[in-house]
Amino acid sequence: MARANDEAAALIQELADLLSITGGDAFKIRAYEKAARAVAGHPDDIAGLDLAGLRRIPTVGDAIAKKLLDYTTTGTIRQVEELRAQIPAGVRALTAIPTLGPKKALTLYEELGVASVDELAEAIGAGRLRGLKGFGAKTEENILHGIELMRQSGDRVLIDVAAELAEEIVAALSALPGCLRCTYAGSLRRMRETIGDVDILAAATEPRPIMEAFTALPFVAEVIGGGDKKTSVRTAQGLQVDLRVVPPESWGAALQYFTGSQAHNVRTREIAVRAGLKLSEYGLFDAESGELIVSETEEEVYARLGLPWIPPVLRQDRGEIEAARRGELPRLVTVEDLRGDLHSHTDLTDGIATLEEMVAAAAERGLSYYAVTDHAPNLFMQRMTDEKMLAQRERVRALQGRHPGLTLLHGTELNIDPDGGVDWDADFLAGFDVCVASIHSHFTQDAADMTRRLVRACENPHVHIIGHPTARSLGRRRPVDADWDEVFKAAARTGTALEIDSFPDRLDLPADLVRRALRHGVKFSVDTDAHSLADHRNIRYGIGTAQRGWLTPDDVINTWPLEKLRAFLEKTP
DNA sequence: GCCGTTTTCGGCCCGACTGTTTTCAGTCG
Repeated sequence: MARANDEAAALIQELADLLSITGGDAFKIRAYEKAARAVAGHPDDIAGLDLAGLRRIPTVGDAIAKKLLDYTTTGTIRQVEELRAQIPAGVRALTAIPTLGPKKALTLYEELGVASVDELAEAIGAGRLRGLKGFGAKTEENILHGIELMRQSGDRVLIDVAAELAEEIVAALSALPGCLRCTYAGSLRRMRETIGDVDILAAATEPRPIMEAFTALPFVAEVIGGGDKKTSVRTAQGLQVDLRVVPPESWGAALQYFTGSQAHNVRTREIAVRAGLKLSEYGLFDAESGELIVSETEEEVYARLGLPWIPPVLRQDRGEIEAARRGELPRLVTVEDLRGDLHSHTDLTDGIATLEEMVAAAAERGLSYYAVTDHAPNLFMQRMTDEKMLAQRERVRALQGRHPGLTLLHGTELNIDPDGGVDWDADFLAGFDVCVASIHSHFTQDAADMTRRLVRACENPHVHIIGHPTARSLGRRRPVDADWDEVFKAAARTGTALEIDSFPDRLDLPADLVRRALRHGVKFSVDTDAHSLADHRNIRYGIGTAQRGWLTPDDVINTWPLEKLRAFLEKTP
């Protein structure tokens, strides 16, 4: 169930967008944008807050609090309705076209009556933009190109696609003689779950050769633009890659700047201004004299702003600045903290590697325990039977000790049926070391039914972990609808862990829900759900999601020593 | 519209690049 917060945040953001089209005060627009983020990230459901409660949300003042109350009582915000009457939704949609912002969108609407992307394409075809002030031939061409791109490609890619491309580019540029440092920054360094464009940062005294080598890389399909400091290209599959080359002495400030997020950078620059400083990608300067203070490392930049270094995964302006000030940044869980993996498959069901191969891959990862959790019989296409499962258990027991230091656990991935039941009876379930239970069907139940279903699964004493809890598939299937706070309460109460599935198209539980669940005292299991040997490498994306949810090692049960984990799996409240 | 260890008023992050300009507005990140 979408929280009132999310819909209210969307309305406030829409208000900001519409005001930017009608030419509203830029600072007012920014205030709305900030408030929208704050509302989305606020732990309490705003549906239950009165005016004073709303007023306590940071960056929400009297005016926005009243608008939020307007929303929670009437379901909408009057000012948004008024602006919608003035500016058709299609005009706002125009600003999604690259190179076309609010000002041009308004001109097109007012001068030509263009109120949708289709109408704009038509108007260009009919030559109606000729002579329009500010719209030359090149602008026309850019808009057509932008519309084309928007139509043919969903604009964001999964994190593994972006990561692999970025690593290839970094390797290629790092090999150049004049390239002193090179890394990726932007949303990829922050480990966002999908990536809109890839940001590469390089340090060199002579930028030209780096830029030229970059545009000559084999996967570059189009050079979008380029100067001495910045070059942008598009890959054959439509992904934009920006390269910034900075002097080596600016490395730290540049890395901080290009990592973002933009909202986080706004905060750090505000802190700088208040301290009589100026922060840019070239360094932290004295505002008066213009004298450079620090720029070589991110740590120095943060330190001079009175902050500890903030991990990129937290840089979202979701409270990390305040936590840093108080010295309360979490010690984030890392891949190295993991002692085990509690969700994996073999070729007994839909995995493509044998039990022995998967176990060897686990040993290679340096794990001290590893659970094999093939699918249970109610996922009928997997043709699981009691006999096959018990025979696998024997094979697992026989493999025990094959890899010194690695303990094997025999488990299963159960199917949560529409009523919250699972595949086997209590006696059979008791034979497993660990049971993951997941939703694999009936994704469209309403929120009340889905909530009951998940709560009942948590209450099953033999269910230890809820696998990929929202069952979303990025770009393909929406998350199931549930009252997540109720589910989190049940998970915490019953000692049921929630999984963070590391598959790049799942990353489920998503980071924002992880953070909400954490507040309820939920424990998590960060797993690969590996179906092949290569899938073991996905663990870093699951860990990235856990980090974006502010998890520490203590919050993640598969960082625990085996004995402590076994006690948790007893599920005795 | 928000906010306060200079402020209840006057500030509010900064720079690169493009295209259409002849000095700058718009867009992007």
